[in-house]
Amino acid sequence: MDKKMFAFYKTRAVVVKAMAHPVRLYIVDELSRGEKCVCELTELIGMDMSTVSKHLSVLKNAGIVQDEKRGTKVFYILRMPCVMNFFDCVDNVIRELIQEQLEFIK
Amino acid sequence: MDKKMFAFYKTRAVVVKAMAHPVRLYIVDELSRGEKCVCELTELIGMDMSTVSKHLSVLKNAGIVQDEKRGTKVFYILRMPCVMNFFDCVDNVIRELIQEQLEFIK
DNA sequence: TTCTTATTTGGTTATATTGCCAAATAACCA
DNA sequence: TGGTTATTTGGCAATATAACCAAATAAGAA
Repeated sequence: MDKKMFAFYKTRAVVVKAMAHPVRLYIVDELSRGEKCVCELTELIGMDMSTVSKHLSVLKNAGIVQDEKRGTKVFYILRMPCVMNFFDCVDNVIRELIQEQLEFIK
Repeated sequence: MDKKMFAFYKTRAVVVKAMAHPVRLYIVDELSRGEKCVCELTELIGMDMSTVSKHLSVLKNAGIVQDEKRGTKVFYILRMPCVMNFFDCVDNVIRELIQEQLEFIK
């Protein structure tokens, strides 16, 4: 794998990594149902607002969400709804894993 | 977000995290073109075999690939080809990001 | 301007990840 | 059996991530 190729996969990894956290996956899921401000998400998640804000900036830097300031509030919007299709695949992976573990116990 | 919900997103995160690394993304891409043994992947990647082996075990534990021992070699097979569809989406995210950065420079 | 609300940023600590080396394991061959 | 090849495992050091708190910033209201 040469430098250029590694750089290419590294760029892809930035986007994938941005979603590789339970809180950020929850945020993406929540935003797929419509925009939400940081305060609403903080309430839903039940963590420090600074923590939620940092998770949002990871998603924003990866191009997955965008923000929009209105008054004192900042609303976040899912910019790339195509990521949602991926979750069906992820859930299939999980189902197969559980199936396999069941076979193993038998 | 209650305990159960967090556990659900944590499970999803295990699968996403398994792909959140340039080398593992490369492996998935490579395996989508057919099975390969650890030795072949090590040659292609140009890293220590133990490193490649560990990356493969992350993908295996997440249910994304499976392994098959034949003689002294271990072949890895992409078990969940649906993850490939996701890359089209990731590449779209990247394209939009670059577009945005271009606008910003202008 | 001062107060309040919403959000981000900086700093710190705890934990997780990554990559290498060396050693252990496993299967085949002579 | 002993040797060779392929792979995995354990351990270590370097780096990255995540969560909290406190402080800074930004916009609107009094």
